[in-house]
Amino acid sequence: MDKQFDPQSYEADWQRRWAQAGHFKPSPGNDGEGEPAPSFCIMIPPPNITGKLHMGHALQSSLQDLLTRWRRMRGENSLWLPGTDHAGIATQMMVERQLVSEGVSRQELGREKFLERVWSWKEEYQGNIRRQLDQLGASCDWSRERFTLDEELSKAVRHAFVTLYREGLISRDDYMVNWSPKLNTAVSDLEVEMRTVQGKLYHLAYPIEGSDERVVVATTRPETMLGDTGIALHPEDERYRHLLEKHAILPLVGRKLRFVADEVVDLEFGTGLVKVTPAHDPNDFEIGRRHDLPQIQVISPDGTMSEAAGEFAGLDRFEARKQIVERLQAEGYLVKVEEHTHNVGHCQRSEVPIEPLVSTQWFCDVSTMAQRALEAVRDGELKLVPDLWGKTWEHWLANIKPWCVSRQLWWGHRIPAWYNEAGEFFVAESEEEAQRLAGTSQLTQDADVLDTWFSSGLWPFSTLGWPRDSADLKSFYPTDILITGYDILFFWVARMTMFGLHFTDQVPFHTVHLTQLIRAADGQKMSKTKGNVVDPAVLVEEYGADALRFYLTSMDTPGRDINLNAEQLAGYRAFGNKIWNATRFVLSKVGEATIATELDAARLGAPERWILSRLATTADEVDGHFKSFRFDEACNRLYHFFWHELCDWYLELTKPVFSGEAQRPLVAEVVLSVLDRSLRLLHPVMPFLTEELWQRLPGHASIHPTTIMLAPYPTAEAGWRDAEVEKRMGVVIDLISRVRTMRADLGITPKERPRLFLSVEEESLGSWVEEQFPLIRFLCRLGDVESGTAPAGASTDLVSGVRLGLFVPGRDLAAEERKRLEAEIGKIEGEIRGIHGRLGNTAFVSKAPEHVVEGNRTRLAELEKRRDNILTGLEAVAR
RNA sequence: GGGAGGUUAGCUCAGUUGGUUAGAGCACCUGCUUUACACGCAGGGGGUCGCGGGUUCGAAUCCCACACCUCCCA
Repeated sequence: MDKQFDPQSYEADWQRRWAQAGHFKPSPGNDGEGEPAPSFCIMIPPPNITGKLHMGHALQSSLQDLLTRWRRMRGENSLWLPGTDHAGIATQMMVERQLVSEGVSRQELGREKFLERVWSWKEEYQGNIRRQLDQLGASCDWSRERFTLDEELSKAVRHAFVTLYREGLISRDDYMVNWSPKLNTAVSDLEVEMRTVQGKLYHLAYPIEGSDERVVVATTRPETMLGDTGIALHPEDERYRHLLEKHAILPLVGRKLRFVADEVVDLEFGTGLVKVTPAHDPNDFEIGRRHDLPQIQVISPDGTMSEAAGEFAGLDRFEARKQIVERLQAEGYLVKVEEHTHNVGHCQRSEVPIEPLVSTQWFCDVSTMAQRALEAVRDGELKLVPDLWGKTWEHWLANIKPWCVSRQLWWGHRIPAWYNEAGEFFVAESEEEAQRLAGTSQLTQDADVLDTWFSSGLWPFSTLGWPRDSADLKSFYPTDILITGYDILFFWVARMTMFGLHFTDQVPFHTVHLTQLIRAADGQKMSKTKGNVVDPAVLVEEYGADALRFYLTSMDTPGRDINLNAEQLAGYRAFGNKIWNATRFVLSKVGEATIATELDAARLGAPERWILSRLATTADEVDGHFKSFRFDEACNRLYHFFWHELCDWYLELTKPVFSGEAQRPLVAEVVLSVLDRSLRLLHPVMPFLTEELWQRLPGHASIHPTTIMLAPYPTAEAGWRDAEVEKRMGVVIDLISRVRTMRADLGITPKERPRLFLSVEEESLGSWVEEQFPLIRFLCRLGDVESGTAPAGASTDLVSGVRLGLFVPGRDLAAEERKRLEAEIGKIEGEIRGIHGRLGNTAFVSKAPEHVVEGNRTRLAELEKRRDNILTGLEAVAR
């Protein structure tokens, strides 16, 4: 074995071999004996087909793989189903951009040709996601890979749409939608991003018909005034009540405007009067509906002024604003202009300001489903982890509005509605069915497609064959756990939950683990425009997939975004190297020994019993952390166990045995067995390295014939936990540490071999410590360890009830250490005063729990003893 | 305007129901060719737990107010 590990030399190789051996596929469910294994299923949050995995995906994939591998090793029939999303707007934009560079528009190309282009684009990029997941070691079952536009999934989409339509939950309506003039499509509320904009508030004067009076209204969008059809006031506003009888005259246009009283008007804002443009503002739309005001659309879907804008027709909406303001000013209607900071909805994808427009769209009434989704979380049927997301969930679902599901795009699931020549429509799962319903074959399908999230909402069951009653659906649905970023809680998680409950009557998963965002090192959000995006593939090349996985997993703490930190990442690569070298050491020492499938702790020496006890404890704790989604804690535990318990202590404790300086039974078997189980414990986090090393352990085939992937996940073995041996080894460890500190403080070089004198008050412990003398001698690099009191000149201390004296002939160590010991006494006395204070306080003694008071007493006794011991030593020096 | 989260060592972060001396990794300092590993070993220094109140025998932890940062919703 090489002195340093090289992840690149084996990672890709293992991924290929595992896949070829079919280890990623769930088994049919049982091995012919007994009950079929319970099944476990995770659906991948499908990435955009033409996209690349980002750091967030790397984190989520690491966790999904961790859980899948863990459950698989526990013997469960585990499926992690991979796939991709057609991502309507994003993909269409990409292809359109490419067309632009060729000087063609999508309209020029035509729908059919354009879609061919998108499909070939898809074919080209198709493999990216898989390659990246492979690189990370993802154990997805690629034989079940799905794409949202697959025929089977498209059928599911049509079925869902038609079902909802027939239930009266989907309808075609004229309604105000968020329109993106850049993309030329409606977008949902969620796709609108509010941005704070430094704008202006224009105060406009509207004359009152048949009087000299003028009223002043304020607007941030003067260009919409051309479409005003009313003026609203608050019903209780005494200032304007008299106007309700009258009409205002719209400047520049001359239209008569009705005054209406409506409660939504804010008495405090501006003049308390609001111009009403029902065709261009969501609030005005509602006011207009309530008071039956006409809608006049003065801005076209492409963002230019419409014919209704008269002389301004054809101008861009922002140019029109300029000219209209100029005209208003020239004609004396502009009262004042104020600087005004306000929030403007922007199209998330194209970043242009949203234009609220009234248009004919398909809407889905989700109110009932939302209520069910809300209750599912309330009564724990669906668990959000961390649970702080419950409130956000509640708030959003309680205030949900109809979902606009149609998009004026070409790439996506075409809406399954067909129109006859009279313009009547027929919703059906196929054109044939529509023809039957319509009684004619002269039908045209709706030109629009569905919102991408409509198909994503069906993902947990459409991928398993729904609406067919498939075997996979029976085995794996509802799925177990969903792992995704909190940023798509509403876009996706809520919609899957709503659809899952509606169509399958079950939550699509019982737990959702929401991961935090991964940011750049300086805490900035990663974005292409900032150019600070880190590609996981680059990190894999530099640090190895296992180190990246371990790092990301250990950073998955609740409620905090992750700032990418390369130094920590390097630390986990070092951990990989540590594991590699520990294995190298073990393999070089164990001779003919093999992994023991069973070990009787009673027959073993203290260090062996100790490490087995620590291993059992670790297995137990890791299990607990995995179950509670504290993957960070699991990682910390594994890291600490392997490095600081196994390597720093146990492996060192085997050295005197391997070099013949000490004798204990079965050390080689134990060290191999501990390493075997450690690698298995680590496997879900570091699959490649653990497999690579485990394969080299003699006797591994007795655990599993082919792969660590399918070897049982270690659990705390009965009889290995041993509190007494942990306590006693703890004394030895404290002792060794203390002696090492003394050596360092006194500047005793590693070559020097001082003598150590130990005396233990407690008799049973005394003989036990005595048995460990060879170990103490070895690990402290001592000349000799003896029972008894050290000669004068020794540096002394008291550790865990053991009096120790370090002695070098000819040196007065006690004197040399005087200063440090005096400082030590100062510290000890400070603490003693603190405890005295507590114990002297009757309130503390009477109110604090017994074990806390007792703890203080024990601690006090220890400290006083230690202090007295040091004082005695100092006095000896003084004499 | 409403809501959520954050603020702990130089950096990145843990800290479970309030309880002895607040932890880890990295960085830093000292020593080390101790034959698995310098991606290492041994030892060490370093924190008024954002600020101010309160509850309590006892607060990083619970309550109130404030400050700053991030995000979500309107």
